Amino acid sequence: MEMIEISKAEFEVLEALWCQYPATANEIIDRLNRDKEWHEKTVKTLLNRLVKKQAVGFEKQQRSYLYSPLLERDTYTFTESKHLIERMFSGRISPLVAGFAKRNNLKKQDIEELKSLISKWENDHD
Amino acid sequence: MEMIEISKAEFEVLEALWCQYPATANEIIDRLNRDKEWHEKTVKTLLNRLVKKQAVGFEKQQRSYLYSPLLERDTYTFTESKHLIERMFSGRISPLVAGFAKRNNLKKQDIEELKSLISKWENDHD
DNA sequence: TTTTATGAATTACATATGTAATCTTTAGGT
DNA sequence: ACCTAAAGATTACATATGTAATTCATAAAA
Repeated sequence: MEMIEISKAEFEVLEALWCQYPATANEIIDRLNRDKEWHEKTVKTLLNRLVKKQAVGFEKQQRSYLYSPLLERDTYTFTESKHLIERMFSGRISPLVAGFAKRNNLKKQDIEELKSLISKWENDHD
Repeated sequence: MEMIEISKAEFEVLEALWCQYPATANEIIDRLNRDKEWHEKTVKTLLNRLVKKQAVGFEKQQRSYLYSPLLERDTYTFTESKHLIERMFSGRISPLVAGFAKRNNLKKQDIEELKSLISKWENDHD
């Protein structure tokens, strides 16, 4: 329950790090610049803030550092989703899915995956 | 696709308004103070910001105003959920549900609701 | 060894956000 | 008609965030 607050921009940096780590600042910058156009300095700032927030750690490697995430992507995305669902749907997940269904935002594949999740859940719960 | 950015605090004010409108500032303040403890001035500021962002409108009523939301709750929560799901799950909804399942955050009722949504979807799609 | 270039640390600065206090206007009370 | 209290408008101020530029330290080049 560390409840680290991570901004949108910081999250993107974390994504680049989760994708493969440990990684140097430059590697992270390169990964990010494949999609977006962020100034090197900007990324460094975000990395620093993530370190301050204890979302990222590093170990010295000669002149540069090797950064690693201190929280798992899975853990973080779950926590964030849960908060959003608590704030907007009283913690219930189906209203969210219902919104997607209502607006035709579900594809066949989504339905199949959900069905599979449900079977698995039912199997696990006796 | 107006893409109005609404902060967490602003969202709570909107909630109080969605719950019943049109409403005066005082009514909104009273509703909010049933749960939390926000200063009257704070709520007024948030209301003002929502008006500036065109998320809330009002019509003069003697000295005080009658406020009304300019966007539907349903629309807003869908947009927000969609953005989160795009950012963290590449737009796919099942990884989110999977996270809930994995961490034992689904109750029987959730499963039932999901199953019902799925049947409905399948019915609607030929 | 002196210079330089590069990585990290610090500082910058505008806008957003949380949280109010103060100012202005005017409906209501006396 | 005048004063006051309450509603909205404006201003305030600290922290967060997006987006960098500047400074400092030092390994690498000359």
